[in-house]
Amino acid sequence: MALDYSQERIEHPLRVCASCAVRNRAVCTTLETGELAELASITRHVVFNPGQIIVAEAENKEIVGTIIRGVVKLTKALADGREQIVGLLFPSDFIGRAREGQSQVFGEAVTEVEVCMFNASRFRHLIDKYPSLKGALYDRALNEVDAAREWMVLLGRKNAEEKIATFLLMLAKRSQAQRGAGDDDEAPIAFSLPMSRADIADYLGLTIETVSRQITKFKTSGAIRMLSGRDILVPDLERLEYLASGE
Amino acid sequence: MALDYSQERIEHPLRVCASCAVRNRAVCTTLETGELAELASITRHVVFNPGQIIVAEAENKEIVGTIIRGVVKLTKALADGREQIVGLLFPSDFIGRAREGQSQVFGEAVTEVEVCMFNASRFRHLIDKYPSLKGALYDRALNEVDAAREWMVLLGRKNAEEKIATFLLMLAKRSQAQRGAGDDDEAPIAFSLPMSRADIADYLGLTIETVSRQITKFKTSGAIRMLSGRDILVPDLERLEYLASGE
DNA sequence: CGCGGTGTTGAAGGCATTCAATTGTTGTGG
DNA sequence: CCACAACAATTGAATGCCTTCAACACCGCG
Repeated sequence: MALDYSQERIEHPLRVCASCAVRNRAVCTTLETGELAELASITRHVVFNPGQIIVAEAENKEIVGTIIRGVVKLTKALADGREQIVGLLFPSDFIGRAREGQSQVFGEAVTEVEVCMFNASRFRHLIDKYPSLKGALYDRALNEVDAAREWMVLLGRKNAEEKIATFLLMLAKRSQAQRGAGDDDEAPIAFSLPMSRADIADYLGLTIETVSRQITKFKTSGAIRMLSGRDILVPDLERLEYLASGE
Repeated sequence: MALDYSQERIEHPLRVCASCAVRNRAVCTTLETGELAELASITRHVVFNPGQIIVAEAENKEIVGTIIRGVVKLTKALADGREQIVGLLFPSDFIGRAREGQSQVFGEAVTEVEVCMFNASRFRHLIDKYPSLKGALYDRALNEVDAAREWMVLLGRKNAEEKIATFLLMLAKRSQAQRGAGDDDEAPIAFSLPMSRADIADYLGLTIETVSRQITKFKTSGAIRMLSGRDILVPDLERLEYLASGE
């Protein structure tokens, strides 16, 4: 939970954009070549280890950038320690607050995470300079609102079985979307859980034990197959969709 | 639940801005006089009755505007009818999607609601024309993200007592914020519930009965006093804050 | 006065939690 | 390479909170 940057590794950003894995999905997609160079000049790549705090606005640890690799969890906590994950960030997602203001959300690396980090104040200048950039950020904010509201339905109205099914479905679809053109669309979907049972519980508003029990239930019912503790195989996506909302 | 506009009442918008109750709080606050006139020219005021659907993007009932008066609930539903309120809109709040795109959220008038409605496509032109307008909308979107995440903590991690206390606290603070300069700051806070028990339940991820029971508990414990079924008096705000998160 | 809608209250049951113990996994040093 | 510690995950049993089902009270209104 240390807030220092001791573990960061800095790399050269300038020539990286061309070969960037998320170049055509991140906010910088909207920028022209010249504009991109301008952004690249205020950029540096940083790698965080699992468990490291990336964003903690209340503690002045303010970061603005794009996730290149890994998974970040956004959490909010109550005074007595109860925690709720309010969002997950994946590669190409924007992290940080583009406009100033506190929000009491913590961002913590779940896996090893690589961030293409922008200088915050200069980035805010660029937002005002390039309307398309502001538009891209605005679109992302609207998508975040949608995602948050979708999750509110899950938290408020779904039972444990539906919650787990919805969570697995989300990961399965994400994995499916990343398939190449040559891959077999009919093949069972495989992916690995990016997080621990504790994190899943905090994401779904459940306890660790309930998460474990429900996963076991899916395993024995054949809805999923587990290759290891973290690697999951979904033989029938529709069956999972069926379980995810109401059956 | 009818989707027609039969009940709307149209008024003159052009001269209304100057005396508008939310003029200095709505998105249009950022606009200069000339720009405001341009916005006013694509504006008309519409009044909705309780229960009327205001926004249903999936059914092409797309509205963009500012709430002038009343309360709107934003809901999402599961296939089997379970419902979750994912947001409440109050006067000065922006309603609708400034940028195109579906989102399967319904907006329904809870009380009688007056909306300062903009022509959607023309409004989108104005957004591109005036960066400050886009910025104001962006800020609002970020605030919505914050509010949604705050509510995710409530839905996922708070128990019934804390949920009700948090809800009442929100209304109490809203009421307190609207006090004039001459009002007594020490006086107990009074407000009336804008919605039914069923709506409160859908907002908090509870059932009607649990809502009723918890309110009764607060009533008998003295945390609140009820003047009628809808009118509430909070003698001690701190006590409510105490109940709202963890006691 | 009766009716429909809304809200309250009671009793019983179920689902998720809590508490507790065991098993499995991972990484590290002997 | 194995033993061991530390952590993560599973499984069991009991409790409790919220829900469900049901009946009744309240209230505005024709």
